[in-house]
Amino acid sequence: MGRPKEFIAEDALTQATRVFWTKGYEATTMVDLLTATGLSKSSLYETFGSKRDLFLAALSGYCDERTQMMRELLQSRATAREAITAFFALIVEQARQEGRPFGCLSCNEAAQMEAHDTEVQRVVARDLDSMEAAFAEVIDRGHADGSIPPQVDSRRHARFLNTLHHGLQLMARTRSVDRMEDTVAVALAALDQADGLARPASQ
Amino acid sequence: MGRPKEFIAEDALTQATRVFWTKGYEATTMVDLLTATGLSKSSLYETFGSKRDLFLAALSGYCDERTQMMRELLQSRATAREAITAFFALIVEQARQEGRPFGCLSCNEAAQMEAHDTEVQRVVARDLDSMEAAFAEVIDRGHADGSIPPQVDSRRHARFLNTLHHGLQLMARTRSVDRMEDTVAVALAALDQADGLARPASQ
DNA sequence: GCAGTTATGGACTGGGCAGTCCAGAACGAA
DNA sequence: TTCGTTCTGGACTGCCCAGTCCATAACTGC
Repeated sequence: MGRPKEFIAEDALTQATRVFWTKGYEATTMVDLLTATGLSKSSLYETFGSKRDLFLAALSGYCDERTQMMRELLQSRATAREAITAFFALIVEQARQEGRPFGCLSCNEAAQMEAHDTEVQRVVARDLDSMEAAFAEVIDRGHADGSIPPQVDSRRHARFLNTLHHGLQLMARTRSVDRMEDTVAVALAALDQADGLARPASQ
Repeated sequence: MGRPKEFIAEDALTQATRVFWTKGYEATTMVDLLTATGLSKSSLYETFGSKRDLFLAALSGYCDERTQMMRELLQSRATAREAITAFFALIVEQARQEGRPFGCLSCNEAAQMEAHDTEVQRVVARDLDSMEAAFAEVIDRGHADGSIPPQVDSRRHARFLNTLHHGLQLMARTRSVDRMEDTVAVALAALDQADGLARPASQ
């Protein structure tokens, strides 16, 4: 069966993901990726195709993992309200971790992806959709378990929380953990307000 | 006095800013900048120094202009509450405009700036600070004119609105204007809630 | 119209980039 | 041990990039 591989593709992908996450797609060079993964050029090209293919694989994998983690976390608490609190606490907590790249790969790339790059846009859009859906589901659960007032519209608030999450990840990128904390405190309070939909908002 | 310049530096900077805004620093080439500004290579290097210097000038100029526009807008309405509404309506409106680059240059660069790039970080941090200050001031004005409940803490809510703004600009980048609208509606409602600070939030 | 000064166009350079390719290494099978 | 297969290291390529440089153009003052 020929010479066996000297690396595990999955591990290499994880390392490559960290590089893209830290530096962004454009600023990342193949040398960066070779160093981080420890692969030889041939192995990397043989396994992943090209820098761009590798990036798309990294981005997709990152999004899938994050979505799954998020769904699990959101279902792991007694009430939906607690689950949402826990989720945002985790986001803040992650921003504090030393070894972890700052911000969120998907959010970062959303900010720098080219207008005509439909492939990256599709992955990012999918990520946006699935996070919004996860937020909407947990809010609905909150309606059922009584932890979130019924007047809180699930779609609207899901979009709100989603946008807020992206803002938080940008703040994480700038290392503004204090700002993140204050933001989360205010945002969570909005979930407990009953009259959020009653007033004729500005649209 | 020698041969006169055939261009206006200010205009060239405006054009260059649009390119960086659209493509991001890394993805922008000198050819892009030469084409957009119409300058010759010598003139561009003579006037702005280097690609990086030009970028820093573009970013600073963008931030200054945006901050000034924001302050003027926030002071142009009868009440602070109306001013904040108008500001976010403008952000959504801008996201709709066809000819305008998507999102916000400062927000985009915040997402892709390198960890060791202290110069860009400083400009972005300054922008973050001045926007937060502007939000805090308008909230204080709202306390005075009665349009914002006194329980709404100005610093906390300023940070909240600032983070939200960054999230909105990311959504603009992904062309999700619907999401922006829903987000703004929810966020503005939070400003009218009196008990936002009374509850022991998650921190 | 001449001298001095400044701006311009474009050829040029060196470096770094993504990606290719092949000789040989490292196995499994018989 | 030998053969077939698969993987690996690294030399190599060609391209595009930011930045330099200089001959010449375009002007002002005298």
